[in-house]
Amino acid sequence: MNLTKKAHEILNGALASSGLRSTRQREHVFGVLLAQRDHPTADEVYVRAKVEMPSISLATVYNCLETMVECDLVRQVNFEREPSRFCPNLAEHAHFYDETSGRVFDIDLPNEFFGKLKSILPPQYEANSIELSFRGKKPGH
Amino acid sequence: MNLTKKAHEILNGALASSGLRSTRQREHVFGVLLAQRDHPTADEVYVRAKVEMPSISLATVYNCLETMVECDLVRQVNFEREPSRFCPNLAEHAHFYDETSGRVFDIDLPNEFFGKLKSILPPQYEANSIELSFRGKKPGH
DNA sequence: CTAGGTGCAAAAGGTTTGCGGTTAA
DNA sequence: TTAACCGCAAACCTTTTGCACCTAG
Repeated sequence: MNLTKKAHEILNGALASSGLRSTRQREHVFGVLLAQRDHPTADEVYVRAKVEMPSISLATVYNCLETMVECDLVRQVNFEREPSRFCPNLAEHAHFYDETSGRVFDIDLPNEFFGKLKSILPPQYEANSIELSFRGKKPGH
Repeated sequence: MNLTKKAHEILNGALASSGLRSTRQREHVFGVLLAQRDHPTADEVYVRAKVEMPSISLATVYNCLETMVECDLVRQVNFEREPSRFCPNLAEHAHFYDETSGRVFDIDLPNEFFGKLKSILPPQYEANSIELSFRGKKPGH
């Protein structure tokens, strides 16, 4: 669960530029997210984080995740009747919720796609984030 | 809060074709949604519904809303850290969450837009619903 | 008549908060 | 050194559930 040097720099840079500290818990939670990019819930992150850091608490996991969402290091993804999921993929992308397995998949977007989506907004509307999500079946599993 | 004849037929038709009953509470909740299309939360629907039907319970409001969502009469819309909101607009459209006021606005889409969105999915992925939502500021209020 | 729906209250589930102790800078 | 952060447990808020009563078909 150790961060690569690059991930370490990204995390600390983002924290520092928000005036926040780097802590063992924040680094570890970030590492957990990077290690397995399957859109875990906060509770799943907690379970994984405890493997190498048994003393970490659920509240701290929530706090770390919230901090990272606010630093734009992590995206929080919501589906109906589901707890929030967390995604360290910073590239513009959409999500697909597979109703069969309950799993969430990243969907890559054509270049500048979010920019095109923004163009459907009426004048005066200024979007600073866009969420595009599909729900359905992904056959073949 | 009385339903128009047309709304009445739409509701009863949808219920009937799902093998469900028409009840006073379901009609009333549907009427509340149609009367003020501002994406109320379940609790807001409850407050409004009680004005003319003081005996209705919150659990029943939740049940009615869930029923209508399952009959495709109502869309359930979710934003981060917000309770679900309910929307009787059946046309394909997107949503805009105004961070200043906390209000949600419908965004009309160009023709066949959802169809175009579906085309970005990889083969094998079959979407049966799409959610496109923006979050940002809507100046001028 | 009776399956399905309602109202109530209690429980569940996810998330946040308050507080005393700990730690990064 | 000290403001920020952590761990814990309790609180919070939205949503669901169980059960006795009611009602639409």
